[in-house]
Amino acid sequence: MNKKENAKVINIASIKAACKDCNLRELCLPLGLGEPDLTALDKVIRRRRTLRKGEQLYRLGDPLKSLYAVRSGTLKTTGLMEDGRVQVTGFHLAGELLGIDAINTDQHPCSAEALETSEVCEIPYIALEELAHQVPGLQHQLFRVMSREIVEDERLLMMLGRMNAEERLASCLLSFSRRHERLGVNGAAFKLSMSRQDLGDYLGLALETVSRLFSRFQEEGLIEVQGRHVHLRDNDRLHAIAGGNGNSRSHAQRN
Amino acid sequence: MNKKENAKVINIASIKAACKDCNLRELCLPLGLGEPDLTALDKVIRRRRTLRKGEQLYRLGDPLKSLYAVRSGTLKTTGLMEDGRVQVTGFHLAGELLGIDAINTDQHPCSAEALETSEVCEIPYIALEELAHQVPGLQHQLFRVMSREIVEDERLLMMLGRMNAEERLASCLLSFSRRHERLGVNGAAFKLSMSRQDLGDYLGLALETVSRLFSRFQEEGLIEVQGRHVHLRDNDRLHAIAGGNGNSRSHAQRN
DNA sequence: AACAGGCAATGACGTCCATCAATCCCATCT
DNA sequence: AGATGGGATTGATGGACGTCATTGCCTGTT
Repeated sequence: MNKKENAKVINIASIKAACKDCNLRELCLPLGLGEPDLTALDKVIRRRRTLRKGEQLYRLGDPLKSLYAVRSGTLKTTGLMEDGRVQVTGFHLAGELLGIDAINTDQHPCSAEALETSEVCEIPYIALEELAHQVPGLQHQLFRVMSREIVEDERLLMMLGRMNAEERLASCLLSFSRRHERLGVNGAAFKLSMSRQDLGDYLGLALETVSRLFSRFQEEGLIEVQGRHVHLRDNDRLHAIAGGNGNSRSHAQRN
Repeated sequence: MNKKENAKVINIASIKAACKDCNLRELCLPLGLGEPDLTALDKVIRRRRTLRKGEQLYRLGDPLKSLYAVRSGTLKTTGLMEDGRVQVTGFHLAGELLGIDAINTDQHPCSAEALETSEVCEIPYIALEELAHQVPGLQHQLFRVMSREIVEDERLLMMLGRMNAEERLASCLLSFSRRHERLGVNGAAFKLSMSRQDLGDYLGLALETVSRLFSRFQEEGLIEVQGRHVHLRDNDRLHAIAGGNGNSRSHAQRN
């Protein structure tokens, strides 16, 4: 398709779209809000911003100005060690909120980068907090979203601390599948927007290990892989592996 | 000192103590609140609860009723895999808030257990949310505290995903040190309230590895250990190790 | 077409840490 | 004091995964 025209169409659409006619309404901050509150929220949301692949939304150390809701595309957030080691702390799909970890110190403790062309809604934080004060439903939803972020991080903690490589990848693939379904897309077949390196940095593995695992999963009939295209073939077995009932020896020896 | 009398004194003190004369005022939810708001918060906080070592504050799957502020002692929160593997998601000292990960689904996704005799303030969640709506300062502080929890989890993610064993322990010890200082206690020497197993479950290591590391750190003059008593002897080198500049070969090979 | 360059797949090898197992220490109770 | 039991230490061994290196694939550019 023609790129220039396509870009123009997206722009026009994005300028007009407001929370109240956004298809992500039920997955994002507006959840549970009524008509008048939605209008108020729309007034607070400053603008849509489009990021190209590789572009950064904010950088580690940047002062907190806004939170961002992902409207389309995917972003990753990455923490950095002094010596350059990277930990991806999350992949963020449409409907998810970015930047809440900056509220604590008014500084972003990690960077956010688009993995593909992505759109985000910018929500100035001061205004959001102010509005949350006036709209209890919004306050409630904000608490929930922040809590969800914590739960998500805890799931990842479990993966990194207590799962082996194959359990981590199985778990990760199933998570992607679930989230795609939540967005109304087919959860069994999807395209990964991140590189093997990114996946490794997320799962605490070397990219080679991730690559080998993809191959092995394919050999074992769990999935089909073709570069970044993944097709889940045996959800039951994937679940068994992710839950710790893979064919490898059990780790549980606590009486 | 006489244990019985001491216990009695603490009890009497704790019954009377309210947020407005709590010495943790500046570390906990009341931060930034004025006199009248503090009184309102005190009305919401239902009661003090004392937990003995090993007692559980809530269990995985319990419905969310209250959040808890640690007043004294230490608790751990643990996630559980189906096959019994444990991940400690945090150690919680005085002034820290527990249970916010339950807001998302109104169910606790992990269990909380006292590592020593501990006191917590119970804060019914519904009432807290209601009050936060009326008191902007409280709402603000709640957002901050939740955000801090996320940052804390992200730090741990970095540890589990990208640090080796010695870096994890050094980092962990320094974190304890910092938090003790925040409480006005000497940060260089403290008593661990958790077992080696707990530390291992937190750091994603086997308890034997933790034990060996303690011994090695001692040999190298970084710390002194005597069971659960730890004395930090060389903060600079500990920092160097925790930051990834230990004597082990550098991990950074990203150009 | 041919080329370049980034990403992915695969192999060989080494190492860090888990596992298994045997003491050892220490606090508590009788 | 002696007994008891949970925690901690220490050693030996093996395996999972990181590291290094090569080759292959795919996309976009000239």
